[in-house]
Amino acid sequence: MTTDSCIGEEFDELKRGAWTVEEDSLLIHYINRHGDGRWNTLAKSAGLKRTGKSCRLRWLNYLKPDTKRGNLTPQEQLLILNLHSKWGNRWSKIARHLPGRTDNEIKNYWRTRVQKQTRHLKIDSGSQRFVEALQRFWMPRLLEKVEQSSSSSINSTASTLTAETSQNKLTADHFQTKETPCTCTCTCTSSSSLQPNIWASDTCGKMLPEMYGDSAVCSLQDIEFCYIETTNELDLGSDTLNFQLPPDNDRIRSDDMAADMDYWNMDELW
DNA sequence: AATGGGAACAACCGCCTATTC
DNA sequence: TGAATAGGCGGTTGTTCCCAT
Repeated sequence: MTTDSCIGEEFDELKRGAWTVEEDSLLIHYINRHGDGRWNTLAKSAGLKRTGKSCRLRWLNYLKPDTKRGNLTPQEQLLILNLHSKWGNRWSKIARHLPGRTDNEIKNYWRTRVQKQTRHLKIDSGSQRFVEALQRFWMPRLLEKVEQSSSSSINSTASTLTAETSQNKLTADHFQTKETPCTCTCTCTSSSSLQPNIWASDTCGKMLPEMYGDSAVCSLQDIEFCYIETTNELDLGSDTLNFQLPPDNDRIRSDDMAADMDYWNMDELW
């Protein structure tokens, strides 16, 4: 197949390697005028001596306006671990649930950060032991960071969690249910005319598309914790997120979560 | 100050599927 | 219907930067 492996003399003219500012500018301006897609044609029309594939990758991974730069937040890391435990190396699928993040970025994170730790601990990243380490130690530790970074006041034993949102996120504490599935209710009251979107996931990486919208009820199975974040900024003073957990007597606490923490010595790793 | 090693990330490659003609 | 092409995906490689020695 010669999809984008251009043949003949054109091949010699194709540029590879790092993109220059001028090339970026050409690509951005062309897409702003004509839109993306038809990448091979686009590359030629824009005057870029690159393959269509290269242009597409550059645009999606780096130049696209809503692309987030910088370190992954603890929330994002947590979600990646969740989703990877469910879907494996389905990077693009995982990336679709992290707005602004690319599959490439997530893949790099996994390889450099997560797999580094599996090497350090001398465990196979595909092993049950690794999955257990993720779910029992790394995720709770990340969750702690999430909670520390949020000024929301969470009472994990309350059946209703309410946060005056100084940030646009609300995190419920660890809990496990005696009965599955259980029902959580999430509502968001926004003073702005623009209603926020809400999403949530459980530790198994189950995403809840039915949670999109300003109010939703969802059924979850095997919950250890639930995480809710609005995808747009709320009014810091007046907006409210409410997260209704299952009744307290339907939940069990996972207090023995960190029994073996010393063994893993996670502080050295994250 | 030089340099070697490792981490992080950008970019490429090859394969596969979807779409178009 | 089948060939050609385009696009998407996961794996891999190359480059740059930082830090320890």
